[in-house]
Amino acid sequence: MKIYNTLTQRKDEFIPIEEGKVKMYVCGPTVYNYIHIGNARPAIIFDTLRRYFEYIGYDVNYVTNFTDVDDKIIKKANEEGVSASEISERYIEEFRKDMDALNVKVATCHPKATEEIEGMIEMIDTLIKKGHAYEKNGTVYFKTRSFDEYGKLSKKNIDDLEAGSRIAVNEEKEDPLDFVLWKPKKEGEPYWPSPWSDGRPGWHIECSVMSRKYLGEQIDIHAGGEDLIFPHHENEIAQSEAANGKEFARYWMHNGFLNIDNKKMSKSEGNFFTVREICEQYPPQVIRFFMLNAHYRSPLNFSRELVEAAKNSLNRILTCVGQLNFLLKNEAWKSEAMSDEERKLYEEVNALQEKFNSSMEDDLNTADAIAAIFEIVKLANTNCKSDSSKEFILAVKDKIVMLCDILGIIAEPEEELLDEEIEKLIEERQLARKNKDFARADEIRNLLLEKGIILEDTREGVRWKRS
RNA sequence: GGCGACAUAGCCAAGCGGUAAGGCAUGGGUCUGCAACACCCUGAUCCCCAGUUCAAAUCUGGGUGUCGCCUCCA
Repeated sequence: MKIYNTLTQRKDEFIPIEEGKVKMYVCGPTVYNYIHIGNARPAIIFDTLRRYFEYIGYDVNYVTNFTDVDDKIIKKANEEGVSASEISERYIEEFRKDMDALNVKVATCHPKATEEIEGMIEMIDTLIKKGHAYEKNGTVYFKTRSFDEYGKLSKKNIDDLEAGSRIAVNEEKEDPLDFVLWKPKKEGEPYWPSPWSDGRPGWHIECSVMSRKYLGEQIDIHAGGEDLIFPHHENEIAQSEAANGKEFARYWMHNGFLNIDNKKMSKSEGNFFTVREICEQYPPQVIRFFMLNAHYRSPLNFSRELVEAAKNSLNRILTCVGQLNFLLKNEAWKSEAMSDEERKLYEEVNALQEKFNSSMEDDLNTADAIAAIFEIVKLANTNCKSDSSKEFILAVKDKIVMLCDILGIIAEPEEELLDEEIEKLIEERQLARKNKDFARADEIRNLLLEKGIILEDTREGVRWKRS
């Protein structure tokens, strides 16, 4: 498995710290609203990575956090006149629903910042004792220049940073580059007691602490959106490595941004979409499929048209699996076992699975991996017929379903039975067609369409699917 | 100003030195009562200009253009 590592700026062979295990941490959302479509990208991408690791036999410990105390949450709480925790709890629930819809597996561990304050205080204390942090009027700052390697992830020169600094000078800081580890409460804000003041932690310290607590001082993969490289991840490295005295994460992975009409999505631009609203218009896994069609590090443009194209594209796979399942309902098989010819075709399928695997192992090239699935679909559409063997059809179908599953795409819906009334209508229509009463046949087809049932007359009989 | 990324058919998108995957859309055909599905056919001098090489979308240099980050935004 090769992974592009932001730290080394090249694809590195993945070597786990502990044989057979992957420890990964993905920066989670700040829960102050429904997540937007851009938030969904890292969730889907790194979930897919996790699924692939599991598929090749790794035991994955996947930790992702909830930032449930933050200025935006407090602001929203004040606007609504409720507590900050009410806001965060509400959107944690909504986040879970969205993740479920997108078929993102539940993290092994999903800690909340507010439940890890103790650990943060402890790490801040360590940093002060080691001379990497200092307290001023209840605020604790990280002494950026005390960490020699500061800038190694974002490739920033510490002196350039200062020169190009556009932030207002803060008199309290010893150096403009120092950042907050702990800040005192303001009126009306939630707070926790600490040796320095009643207050709350800075943003960066959360991830350092939760990562250490649930995964240990050194982890394999730390991931998130590319905008987190600086300052968030840079600061995490500084905190963790200064406190623990060892390399924090071996591989740093960052997904590219999702843009709307080539522009960054933002509420003020009005080009803002939540996952929730897109899911009302399209099956949620269309979003997942759409995102996997591009390489995770490339910027990805989002629009209705593109989602529509992704939907049609995904349908090609779903229709194929639907057809194979339809063929499998056959009771009278000409042959159970694969013929020699089918065996040869199945070898091609296996070769395509290899292609899928090597694409996935090349820095998670999902676009290329999906192409391999389409090649199998093509092979199935061309070769799986009513006189194929049961073994062949089943094997091909299982392969497609399995590869889709690695991508988190559900190709095979739960077996669903139609109610009697609909079954009867379908039978009646068949009779009408036989009697060449096409007017009645079309009438029934339209009637069923209104009920969300699409009929397709194939050579092997009538197939139906949900619209 | 500093750092970084990207530029491949109407659209999306692989490609990592050996003469351009895959998908969507379009057009033609086969199948079909019709429709849908499927299948066959249909499409790229890879942003520009130099250079390296037997060979470049792929490497180097220079342009042009787009985008991201530069203190709490995935």
